[in-house]
Amino acid sequence: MHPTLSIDFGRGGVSPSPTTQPVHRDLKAELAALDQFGMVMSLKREETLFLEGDQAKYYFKVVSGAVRSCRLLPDGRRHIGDFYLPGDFIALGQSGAYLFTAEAVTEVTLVRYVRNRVDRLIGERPQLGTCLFAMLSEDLSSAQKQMLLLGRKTALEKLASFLLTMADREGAGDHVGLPMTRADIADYLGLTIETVSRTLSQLKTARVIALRGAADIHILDREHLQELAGDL
Amino acid sequence: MHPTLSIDFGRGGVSPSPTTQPVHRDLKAELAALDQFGMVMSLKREETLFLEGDQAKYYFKVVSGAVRSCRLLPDGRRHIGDFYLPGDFIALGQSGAYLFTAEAVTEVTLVRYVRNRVDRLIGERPQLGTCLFAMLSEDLSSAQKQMLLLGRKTALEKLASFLLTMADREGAGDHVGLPMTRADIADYLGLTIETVSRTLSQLKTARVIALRGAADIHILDREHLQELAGDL
DNA sequence: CGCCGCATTGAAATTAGTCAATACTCGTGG
DNA sequence: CCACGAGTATTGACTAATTTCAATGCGGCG
Repeated sequence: MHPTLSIDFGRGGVSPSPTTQPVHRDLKAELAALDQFGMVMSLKREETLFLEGDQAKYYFKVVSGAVRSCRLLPDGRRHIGDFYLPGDFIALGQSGAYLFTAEAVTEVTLVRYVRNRVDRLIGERPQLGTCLFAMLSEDLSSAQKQMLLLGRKTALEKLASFLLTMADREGAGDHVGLPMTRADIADYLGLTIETVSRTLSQLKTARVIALRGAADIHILDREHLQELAGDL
Repeated sequence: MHPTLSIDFGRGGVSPSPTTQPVHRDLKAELAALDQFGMVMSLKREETLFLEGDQAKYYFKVVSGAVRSCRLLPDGRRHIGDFYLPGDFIALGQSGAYLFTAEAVTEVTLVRYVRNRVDRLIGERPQLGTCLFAMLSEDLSSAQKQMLLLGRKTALEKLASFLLTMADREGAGDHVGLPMTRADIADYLGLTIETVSRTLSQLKTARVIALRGAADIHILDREHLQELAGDL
């Protein structure tokens, strides 16, 4: 049942993204200790990993593909809390019931860890606890950045920030290969599909980005994009 | 220097608020262990507790009064991440530099803990680490709720949610004594002062709430308010 | 009693949303 | 290999919610 292969951490081990999650580099060894409990699994596009309210038995780590977390309002309005890319952990710190639904954005491979076992392991290796604590802090930090974005930024600023963040997380320089649809982006940024589309067109017209197909974006003028994003 | 008085936890020991922070009840004993490091301090209205980017040497706990956390965009737009009321901890999980500025909303009394010492104590008492981890999880959970609010709720839904949350946190039944100004509320909910004011007037006209002075609100029809808030 | 700051209310402007039509893309099958 | 079709994305015209700008009102404190 346990995978014999060693799962690599830190977004594939290639091109570090120092600004976003330094934790992954520094505490790689601690996280590796988790591997003994990891079980590899995969999901097809749009499949559900878990539902809000489910008993939170597992943590997950994304190996390849992308996952989204979402919450719904009674009338169907949806909000996406985050996208999880290779190297990211899902559902850290959720004891009891999961706080959101997690779904596969693309075909995705994950490692699944039994929460109980991880918690027990922390007892033996306090460093691991520190590491998870640090990752949870990162999550909180990015949630705070996202609140600023949602509460106070314009559509243009939201898209500019989003593209820069995605480029950074993918670690592929000025190329952004968006795994998610416009609807996903809209629900992540608190906009509509149409506004996302219009705003991207606007950035294209201004020659700040180039679109080679809806999911294949190149940042042409990063400086300008950063200016538009608004936050230092 | 150390206070000999025992600082009480859990929002003054009176009227628990079971929905918001169950942690405070369950792990009171663990938190009490922190007291030996606590130093009492106080701030006057509008004074700064710490600035975004400052070296994060301390954690804080609010004893009385209220604190807000905020972030600014270069052009001055402000977002308030959270309000901290008696019993709440500030800056948990912020290692290195503080991620936001913290300011006194009212005259406020706090207990200040040196981070290093707390971290060392966690080494001896792993339960305390678990407790802080749980509190951090709570923070993340409420941040996620707030993102849904900011991204997908209307002004009316935002205010309804806000009033219910504040009533719950204050634990004073259907009375809400708002310590902050309309500007603070606006920056917390991603609205303008005017929209906050108009929306409260609207709730007053609909006899869902009563305003006895701008800061003194009574919930007259809680059920209706919950309906307006939108989330279960 | 009279400020001064904060809150409320009104009218106009603006951003983003809604509704609707058209265009693209990619995967499938002729 | 090309044509088709379904789902997705783009674009346009119009509408609605919230912001902005501008007065006016209220209340606590000196």
